[in-house]
Amino acid sequence: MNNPTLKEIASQLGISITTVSKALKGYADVSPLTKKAVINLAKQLNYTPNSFAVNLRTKESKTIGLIIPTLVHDFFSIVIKGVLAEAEKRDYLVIILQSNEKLAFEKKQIELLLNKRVDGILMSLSNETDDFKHLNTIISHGTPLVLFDKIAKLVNCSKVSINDRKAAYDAVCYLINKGYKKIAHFRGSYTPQNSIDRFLGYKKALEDNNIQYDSSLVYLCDHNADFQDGYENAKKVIAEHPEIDAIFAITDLVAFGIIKYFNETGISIPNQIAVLGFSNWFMSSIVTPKLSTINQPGFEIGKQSAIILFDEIKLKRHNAPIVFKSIEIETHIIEREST
Amino acid sequence: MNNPTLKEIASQLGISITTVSKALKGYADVSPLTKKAVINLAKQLNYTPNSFAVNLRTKESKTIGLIIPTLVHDFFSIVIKGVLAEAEKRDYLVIILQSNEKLAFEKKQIELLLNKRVDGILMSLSNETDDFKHLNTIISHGTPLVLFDKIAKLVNCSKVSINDRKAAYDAVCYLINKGYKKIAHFRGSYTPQNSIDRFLGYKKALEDNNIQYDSSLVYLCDHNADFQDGYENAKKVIAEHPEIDAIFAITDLVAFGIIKYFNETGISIPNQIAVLGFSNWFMSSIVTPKLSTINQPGFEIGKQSAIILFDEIKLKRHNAPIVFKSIEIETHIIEREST
DNA sequence: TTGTAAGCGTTATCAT
DNA sequence: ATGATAACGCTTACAA
Repeated sequence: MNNPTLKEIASQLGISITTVSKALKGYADVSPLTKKAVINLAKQLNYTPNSFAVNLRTKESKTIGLIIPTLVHDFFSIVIKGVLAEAEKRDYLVIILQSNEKLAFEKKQIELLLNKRVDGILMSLSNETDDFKHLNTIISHGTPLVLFDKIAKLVNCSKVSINDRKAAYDAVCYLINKGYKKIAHFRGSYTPQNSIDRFLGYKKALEDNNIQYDSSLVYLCDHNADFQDGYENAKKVIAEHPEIDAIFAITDLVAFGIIKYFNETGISIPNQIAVLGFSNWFMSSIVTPKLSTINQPGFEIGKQSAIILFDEIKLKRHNAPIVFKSIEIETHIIEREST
Repeated sequence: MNNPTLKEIASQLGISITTVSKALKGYADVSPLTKKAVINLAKQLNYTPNSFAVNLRTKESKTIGLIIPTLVHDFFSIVIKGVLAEAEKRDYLVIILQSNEKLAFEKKQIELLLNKRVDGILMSLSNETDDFKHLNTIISHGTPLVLFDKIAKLVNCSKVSINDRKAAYDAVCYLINKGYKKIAHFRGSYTPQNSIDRFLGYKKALEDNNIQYDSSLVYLCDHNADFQDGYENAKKVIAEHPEIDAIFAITDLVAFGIIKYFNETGISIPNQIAVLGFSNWFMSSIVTPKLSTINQPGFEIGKQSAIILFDEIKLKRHNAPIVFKSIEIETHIIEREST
């Protein structure tokens, strides 16, 4: 119920608090005898250091913050897993917050974490985020920050992501090589860098293969690229451009919407129209037809981000200079039945 | 970079720390003039109270811990959303930890949270958990604990769950009413209460409808009830009991495995064999055929659990007696194409 | 080898 | 209305 303190151990043993503290922390200048006594009593009383006091003294919380756009999401939940795995190794705890894809929330969450004085922050930006003052607040506050997945290239901190542009480029080249010629793109909203990059990759691939880029074949997913976006845009594209033979979707979830609509309306995948997703959600191998997609190694992204963050936290503690890193995790195409 | 303190404000204003503290906390015994001066300077310096010091003084962390078996999981990620929503309202932060369905991890995570002196703990037990000493540690430590979803009926604390037994009973009755007679059950492992309860509901429904319970129609999902479990058991049941006309699966994920196998082998759902899931995962309405299932309101479960926990934290702070609650959230059958 | 004392930044009690 | 002082529990120079 009430936690024992160094003071209690000290008084029970008739020695000073200092000696108890030293004994428990394995300092050399404690006689083996007292050391043993202290450790025994501590164990017996079930002593654990009061983290509040330790935090206050050391100015470290052994806690990091993680802000993600949304939790109920295959990719992000796997990222979290990767982060937790690294945190665990270092006895760090992770406070998880959602931005719900809203800039306003994102700002608020940052404030909460900064007030809590977490040792570092890991975050993936919301789709709305188009200015970065709040991120600079973190930086000027001296709190290490690592951006992952949905990053802002202009912000001066470490970043972990995939090369969305290249991944999309390769994906569309792959479609072209398979013989598809009239390829639509269901793109994400205009602010997130990865949405922009995937679009640019798509466009470049067409151009490099001498296919005229046609902006009317690009459909916007403005519901945060969800299932509904895919479904609605599939309906639209069929009405407006029945001649297309493939769709490259910004993410698997959108692709699932497309598949649903095509299955309902009897459009055959991939014979009539091929569908290519992005991210390799768990469900991609289960839907009918199984979705071809690009893997986006969430665990690795979470893991690497955390490793970099913990490195920077350590460097900062030692007042060592920090060199920001920008890491790109490799991706590849997973060919299934939909292309 | 370096955070301003009460001391700094006090010295800049030439008044005492006490007065600054009082002014900032809106105490009545501060003159309006000094109050205004303090607040202005605080704002200007961007003062935020040092949470470490506050924690130490108040013995509260304004943080709760959440331990779940696994993060990459439709149901649990929605639960988290519900918890975060309530925490946010109260300016509480949430530390999330996974047990990975392992008792050993569960114990470790509890220790971490207790050492961190969180104000309360929310948890869903791992499938392995079959003794509850570690839970009693939390309780005897005086930290409020609320169990949700995978609960232990014997542990003396508040609980939030669905009535798994009734839900399963209703589900199987529904199948029987639709004319299915030879109903197999793919059950979860033997320890989790909800796995036991769903099985008991299944059995009771058969008996109440004068259908002989046949233990050979019950298949164990021992991979934590995942996709593979469904797939493998589907294969097995077809080999051993081709005469069945329906399967009641412990969870949608298992049902997806069944559907996959049946789709691959040309077994028609629901004509040849019906499939009923549990939990209403997002994907259930997307797979082909769309899966009939039971909704399991994760958001509500998370929300209610958090509300109860925060209530208990408050009561404890006021040294008021705590009466444990056991709440059951309503469920219902969602009929789609697979039954 | 052991202990004293100051300090981390806040809050609460009690004087003034 | 304001402030001095102690206390929360720990760490760490610095003495002894």
